[in-house]
Amino acid sequence: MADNKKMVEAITSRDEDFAKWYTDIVKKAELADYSGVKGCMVIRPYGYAIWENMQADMDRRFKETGHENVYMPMFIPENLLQKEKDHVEGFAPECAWVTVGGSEKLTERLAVRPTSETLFCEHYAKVINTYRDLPKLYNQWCSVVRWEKTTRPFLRTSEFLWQEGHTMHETAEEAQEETRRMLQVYIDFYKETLAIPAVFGRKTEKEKFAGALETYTIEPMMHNGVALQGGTSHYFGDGFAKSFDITFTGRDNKLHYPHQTSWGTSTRMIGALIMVHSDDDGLVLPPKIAPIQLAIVPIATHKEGVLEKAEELYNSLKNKFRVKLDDSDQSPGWKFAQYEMKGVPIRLEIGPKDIEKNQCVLVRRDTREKLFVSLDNLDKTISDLLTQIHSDMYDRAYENMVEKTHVALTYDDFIEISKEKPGFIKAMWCGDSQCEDKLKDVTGGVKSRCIPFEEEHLSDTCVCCGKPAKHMVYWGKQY
RNA sequence: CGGGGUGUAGCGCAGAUGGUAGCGCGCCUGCUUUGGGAGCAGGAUGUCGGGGGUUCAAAUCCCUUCACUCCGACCA
Repeated sequence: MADNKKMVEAITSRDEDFAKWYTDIVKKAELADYSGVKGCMVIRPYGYAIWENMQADMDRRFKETGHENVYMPMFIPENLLQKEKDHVEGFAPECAWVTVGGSEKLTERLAVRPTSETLFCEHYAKVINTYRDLPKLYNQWCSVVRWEKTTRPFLRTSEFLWQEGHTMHETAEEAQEETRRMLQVYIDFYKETLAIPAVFGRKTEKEKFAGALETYTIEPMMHNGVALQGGTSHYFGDGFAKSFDITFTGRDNKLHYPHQTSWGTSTRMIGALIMVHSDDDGLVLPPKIAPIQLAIVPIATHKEGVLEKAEELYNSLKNKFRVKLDDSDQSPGWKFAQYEMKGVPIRLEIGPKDIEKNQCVLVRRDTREKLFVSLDNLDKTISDLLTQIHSDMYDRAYENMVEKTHVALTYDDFIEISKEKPGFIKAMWCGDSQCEDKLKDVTGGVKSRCIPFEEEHLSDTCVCCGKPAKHMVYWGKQY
């Protein structure tokens, strides 16, 4: 193995200090930087390119399921935000308010949107009149602001980029179906694009979104066993519709309230990418969203023919993959380290010895495996390798999740596992939020993650109170 | 919001009992190098976070303020 001393110095070891390791990756891979605005970050070109790739992939999935993009204002008048009681209680504490415009004090203060349910509702009240106007399937890409007390790059910042889908349906069934459909879109996206496995299911009453009847969630596990709420999909029933007086004339010629959903994911997913896949040498990116999928490093560029060959390879591959040819005068070793730090899935080395043999060297970022391959059919070789890398990354993350998922049958089990084994705990639950509170208190933060769609029957009684169990729940600490 | 930590060159840091700012990396120039963060020679870069005070003299002492960060609590 190579001498990695410098890199070990540069990045804190993951096992030594996970939090510091995380911020080191963010900085060294040039994903983001701190800004002069409290709690806000600068997303740098490399980080933003990852987000753009995520956006493109998700946006395609949204369009395929019939959704349209719109844009709503970033300001919400106070009276609008207050129309739905639970909603305002949930969000008012972390709102940023605009009270002055230019030099004039506003007569009504404006919240900078923490989420846009209320704005969508105001608009829907105007444009929905008949069942023929339904469903309305809107999505918005924007940023939102939540005045957080503690912030961390990508995981929790005062302003963050996200998408929020807001839909209206004729019937409760349709809306519930939409809620589940969009959760599935997220699950597929995590698996097929980010190579991240997750548990998913329904949130308990206590963990639901403010104003929702049901909240569904996808909960990937980070490498250290801590969960990250990776995306949520909410079913609102007709609660907001009633508060905002959204009605339509139905097929029965009577007035009805439409049924509503919303669903969202954010730049937090970039945090998940880091914490699920990356290692002590830097970022490891799944090929589908890597801004650079293949970095070509020519060796001994002063030797005749090397640079020409590298350019030839670049030109033959650039239309099939996101390729970077690095012909800068940095040393090869520097370039190797650089692209590893940035998580580029494959490095291609081409030097005089290779050219003689009509071959090149491919090095996998995820396993560091070195492959000597023929230049014939190189695009096929690379394409297959990228597919393999994705699938291996998923498998490793899946194994980590399985390894760090434990079953607790008794209260003592639960406490012991939560103290000694990081990860998810599967345990039965009576349905009472008091048990959730108690478990969280005694374990120092283990909360219910979700009730999976496919529950296992582990035992008959609640792991906390011993009363008859209603559900199997995944539990764990979260970011 | 509670408890800790840190602000000095682009980054990481050193600067005792006050004396007018330095190291490593990076950056620029040139030559030599090139299969795991290259070598030599030369060069540029600072309102010492801000404000106030003590002093002949403050990066250093005092007061005050701001920011960032880590660990909790709260939330996506």
